[in-house]
Amino acid sequence: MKATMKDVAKLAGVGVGTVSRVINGVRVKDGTLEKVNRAIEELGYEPDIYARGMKTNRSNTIALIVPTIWHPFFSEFGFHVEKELKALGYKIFLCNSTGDPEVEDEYIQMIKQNKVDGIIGITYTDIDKSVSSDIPFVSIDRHFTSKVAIVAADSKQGGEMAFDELNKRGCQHFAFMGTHQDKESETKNRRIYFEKAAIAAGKKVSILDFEEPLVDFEERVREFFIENDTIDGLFAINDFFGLNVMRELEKLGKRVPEDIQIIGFDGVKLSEERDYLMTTIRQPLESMAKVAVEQIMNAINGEPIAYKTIIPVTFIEGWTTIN
Amino acid sequence: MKATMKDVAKLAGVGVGTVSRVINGVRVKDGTLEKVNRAIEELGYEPDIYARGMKTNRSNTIALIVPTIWHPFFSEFGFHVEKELKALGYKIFLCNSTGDPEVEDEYIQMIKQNKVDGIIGITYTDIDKSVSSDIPFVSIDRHFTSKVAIVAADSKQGGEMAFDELNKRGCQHFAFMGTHQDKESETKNRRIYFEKAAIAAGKKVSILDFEEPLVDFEERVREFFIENDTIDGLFAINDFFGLNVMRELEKLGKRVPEDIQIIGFDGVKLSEERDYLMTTIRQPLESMAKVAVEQIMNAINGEPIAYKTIIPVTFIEGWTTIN
DNA sequence: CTGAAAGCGCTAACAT
DNA sequence: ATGTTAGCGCTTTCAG
Repeated sequence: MKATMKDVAKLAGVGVGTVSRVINGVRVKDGTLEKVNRAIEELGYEPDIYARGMKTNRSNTIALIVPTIWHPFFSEFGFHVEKELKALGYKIFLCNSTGDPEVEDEYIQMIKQNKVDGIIGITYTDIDKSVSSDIPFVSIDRHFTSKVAIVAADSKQGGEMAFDELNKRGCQHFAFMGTHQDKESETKNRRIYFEKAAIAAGKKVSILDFEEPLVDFEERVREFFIENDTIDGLFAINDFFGLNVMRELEKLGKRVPEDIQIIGFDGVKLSEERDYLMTTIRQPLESMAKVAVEQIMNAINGEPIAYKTIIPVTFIEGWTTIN
Repeated sequence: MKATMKDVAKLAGVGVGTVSRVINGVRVKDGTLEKVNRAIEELGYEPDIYARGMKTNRSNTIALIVPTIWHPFFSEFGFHVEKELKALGYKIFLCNSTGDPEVEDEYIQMIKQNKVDGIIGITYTDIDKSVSSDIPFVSIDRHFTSKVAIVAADSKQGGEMAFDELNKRGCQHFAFMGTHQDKESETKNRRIYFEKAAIAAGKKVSILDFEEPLVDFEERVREFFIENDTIDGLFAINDFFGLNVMRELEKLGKRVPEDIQIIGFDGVKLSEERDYLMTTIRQPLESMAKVAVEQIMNAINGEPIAYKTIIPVTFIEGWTTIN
């Protein structure tokens, strides 16, 4: 039978209140402390988090909502979030929303029932409608109208940087390729500021921006490159997209980076110790995770939160650019 | 203020017991059911899982322990486990052990305190010592002396398959490269049965098996290939290891697959919709997740469990072999 | 500084 | 079939 607080109290010859104090680090007389600790040790007592949660209405749990943990971008982010949270004694309840609003709703329900203290979420559905505004929410990359905190990588800087680096490497005809959603997210700025920078520099820039979900990807990419045969500098909305485009380029007989240089976005890696997949603008996932955790803690503790935190990106040189 | 069961009972004009029955799907009179449901609706009542857990001593939570979710193998596995568990109404508490026994111990403590109903773990430390045998545990790949269930991919079949496929493609001098731990895990069989098959076929086979952690990787790999210049068929203990070896091979001026064909193990993908990285023996992660969840459920419900489940692997043809 | 006692919201056993 | 009631193990007043 598992030992309870009462058992400890009896063995130590003190009241349960005192045991509770010891567990929670409230000062008690040294002698008492020792007696209690000895009893705890002897009985192998472990506090019951559920009983505590019932009193305190806290769970020390944060829900992490991602479309799918089976994607290096999210799994790296999850890894960092988990690390930060663990250091603070928080547990993480993992939710793969699959981007499906229904699934998200189910999670929201679970979250409410489980006294989850806060949510860190990467989601592009109208989740804010379902999550009652009383549970702290930190959103990654996506803007919400309500007052949820957002943390994102600096897409403006990233877009400009992509242009600069390509330009610096002698490209003349620029292209942006990607997808977009109609939700207001930071992601959009990748294209916008890349394009702006190119125009400001008086360079030719062509755009192929897909609606989601993608249809006729291969065909449209081919057409695009045939129509714009002189493209020699490509900025892809993310690394995976860039990789997919490269596959088509290969079929078209174009060589990377000799004929066309490519910069991706995200800075995805297969795992901590492996290389980046291509030249890319890296999102500082570790910092983003840190800030997200910081903000969620602020919100939980009723401290003021930063409504929006934008974190600088970095340029990572890989094999898809020259030099 | 959040509505409680008492509120619902009062509004519906019934006793709390009845509300509890409705919540838990126990049959009540149709009229009563309707009254209660209406009250629940009206008050936006959500059951308090913590209060329930306190009575039932169950949390409907499974801990998933992996070295790091930031690795496509574990994140894919986690993805499938989460999916299965969610369908059963279970939550998942994610633990990145980083392979560090101390971290694992901390998690075990959290797990105990949080009434976690069971653990699914991929771990190579002596975790079984700390996890009191009363909490159901399903281990992936690793054997334990105690009676925890294990589920693993068929490494014997995989090893033999790797040989067969390489042999079929005309290789004459075979090699296995990898790492090993002294823990008793299925992984060992990858090498053992590959080697056996080669010997049985009267083929030359060379082995480079590193201790963990790896030291002098690059140097030793180079030496190995220089000493064994005729190797034309390589079986790598896993895909990442294979990729690393390939990098060295490139420096040595060997071409893959023209000079040397390579088969990996795991069948790691960057994400659901992307290709495998190389020719490989794929571990059926989805089935493994299914079985793991099945077994943990059996254990939780006191039903008999299969001590050991070995699941067949499949050969995936990629660009690192010919044909 | 510490003991006693009141509940947190729920389930389950017991009545009816 | 349903109302009533006794705790689950803890935190937190309230006294002392």
